[in-house]
Amino acid sequence: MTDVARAAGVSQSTVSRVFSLPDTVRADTRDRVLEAARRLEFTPNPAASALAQGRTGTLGLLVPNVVNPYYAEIIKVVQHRARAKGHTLVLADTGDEPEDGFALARAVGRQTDGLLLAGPRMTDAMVGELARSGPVALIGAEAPGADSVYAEPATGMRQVIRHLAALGHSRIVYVDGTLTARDPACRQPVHDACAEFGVDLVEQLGPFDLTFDNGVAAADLVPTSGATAVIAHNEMVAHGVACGLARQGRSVPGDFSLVSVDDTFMARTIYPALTVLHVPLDLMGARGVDLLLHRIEDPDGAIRHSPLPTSLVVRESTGRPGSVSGDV
Amino acid sequence: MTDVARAAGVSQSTVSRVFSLPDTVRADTRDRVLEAARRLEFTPNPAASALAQGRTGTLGLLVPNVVNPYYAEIIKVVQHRARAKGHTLVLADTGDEPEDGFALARAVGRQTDGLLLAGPRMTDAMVGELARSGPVALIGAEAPGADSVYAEPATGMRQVIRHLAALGHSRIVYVDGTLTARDPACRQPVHDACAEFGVDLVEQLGPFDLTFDNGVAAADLVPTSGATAVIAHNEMVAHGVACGLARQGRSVPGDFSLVSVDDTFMARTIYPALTVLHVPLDLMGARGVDLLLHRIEDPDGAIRHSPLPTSLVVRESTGRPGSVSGDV
DNA sequence: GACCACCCTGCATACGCATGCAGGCATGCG
DNA sequence: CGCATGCCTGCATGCGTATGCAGGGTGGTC
Repeated sequence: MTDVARAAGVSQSTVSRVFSLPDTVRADTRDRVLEAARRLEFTPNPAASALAQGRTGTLGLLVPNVVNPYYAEIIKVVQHRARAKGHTLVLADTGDEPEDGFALARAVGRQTDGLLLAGPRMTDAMVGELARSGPVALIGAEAPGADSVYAEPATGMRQVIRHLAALGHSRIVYVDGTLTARDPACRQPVHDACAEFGVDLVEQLGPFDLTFDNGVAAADLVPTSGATAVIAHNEMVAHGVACGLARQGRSVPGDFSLVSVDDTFMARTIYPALTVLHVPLDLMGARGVDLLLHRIEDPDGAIRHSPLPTSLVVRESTGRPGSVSGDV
Repeated sequence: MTDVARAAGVSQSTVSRVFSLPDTVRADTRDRVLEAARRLEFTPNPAASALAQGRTGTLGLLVPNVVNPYYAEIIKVVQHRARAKGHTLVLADTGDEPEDGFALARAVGRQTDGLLLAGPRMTDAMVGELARSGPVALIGAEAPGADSVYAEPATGMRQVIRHLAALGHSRIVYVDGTLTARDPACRQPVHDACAEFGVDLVEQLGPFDLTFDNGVAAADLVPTSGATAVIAHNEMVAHGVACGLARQGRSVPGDFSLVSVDDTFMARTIYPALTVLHVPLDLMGARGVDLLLHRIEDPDGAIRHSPLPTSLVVRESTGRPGSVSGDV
């Protein structure tokens, strides 16, 4: 930078200003500096800038599993939004262990301006602890101590149940896991809606995660449940259920209707395309970034929670109940 | 750090050494410093460290599309490997535009110790340019100017063809796109193997990318081709082909056999599970990181190319050819 | 008992940029 | 024409660590 200054016949501080506060430098001076910089192939050193400013221009994103399309789509949106706002993204895959996630979060938080936690497997206490030591925003989860954006499930789930009820389904299996406990409860709304529309609910909950294999396992129990429709809490399980049913020789939506939640690309890479409760992942990601940047600007502002509306997208996996034998 | 030094009764430089070169400090001194650091909740400032060392402890990873499971799996492995080696991962999603990717690469390269390019859509010249301005390693691609790790396709593709030929298929459709041109050519080996085993080859190549939708489109052309088996160059297209065929009322592997390449989790989240040419993505990712770290250590070392063996994994999507009408 | 070698620690400075402050200049107003 | 008001720019210093160098101390050796 000193070299550029010399080449342009100005001081180092002017060069610095050209790059960080262009408006404070007269146009012709600026051009002269930029020209010199171009000639010398100079680019500001981010590390030095970070040290001097106390800001890295970097955001951290923690996800439990990069490969899960739900998180993959969030990563994609977050990355683009962050970059659009002039920030770089540091990514970390935490796995399912709360302790690991917490430790990683501390480490990543240290070298970024703020932390985005997508579907964290942590306790409220851990999240609070992190939020106290730096800007934090939650995506697809909620906790008292930090900003958050997540899907508001009640209305959407009611739509799902109504859709199924209208098709003539009177008994439904609902597959959910407990590892998503931080996600605002979907279950109560499901209960309520079932009561409202006179639908019997069979819950298939477990301490399991919402994986493909658990979906296959769940599918094995469906035929004996007497239900004619299945709601899976994300596309991984939904695919598992679909494969499980196919393997049994059952057809969707002929024998069973299937509804998923999230609406990642996987909802359409299967035949029949899945009817889903669409969750606006793009908005969630973008909103998460905005919340975090806002918190970075104003560390002491009031905490904001941002529930986003979901919507029912009817595709091919739901239809009128067929003649299910309900084999023992 | 100065505070910690005072609290521990040592100098700032000793504290620095405790964190960066622990072995050069006597054990009891070290303990005293660590204790003081713990008490004051001190953690070294990465930005300052980066400035002083000229190293950020950060690697950049560029992928064309985060959501594609192929890249998602690479991201996951790379992230873990990098972290295991004491580095943090900066992620960037480039999209398909070479220019964008190049610009992003320059930007990310500036703030990291090295760059990992997974399936880059850039020209050799661009890659060379990047490699000249900093450590670079390619994953799943090859270019003269940079270290690289990629799948060696010839042997594997031959196995695939042999497998299909052995099942009795004598005419095969091969779906590939040109956007993966940087991937070491698979086509010649396919041609050769087909010749070797007396199989007719119908190529369905295009300037298109290997997306789900293009797979569906390809499926429409399959029945009229007279072929009884399809090879799709990745799981996205394979899913598209599978869905397209299902939509036509054709069954896999009853009417058509289907083989995919890569073996991401998607190969098994479909029924029937896909027979695939397995590409060791985990090894590729880890190797990529190792190559890059090596290059960072030794910027002038000889360039290394690392082809990895692939292997045929037979699942459910291939079988003996059925009675295909070949409807006009 | 003297000397040498080595280990550990402190001192001083560099890393590259940002920014508060003050001074120089031009413009506008009275 | 003199002075006030801004606009630009340069000066000096700070950001938090790392590290070459030198000095003090220790143990070992002859």
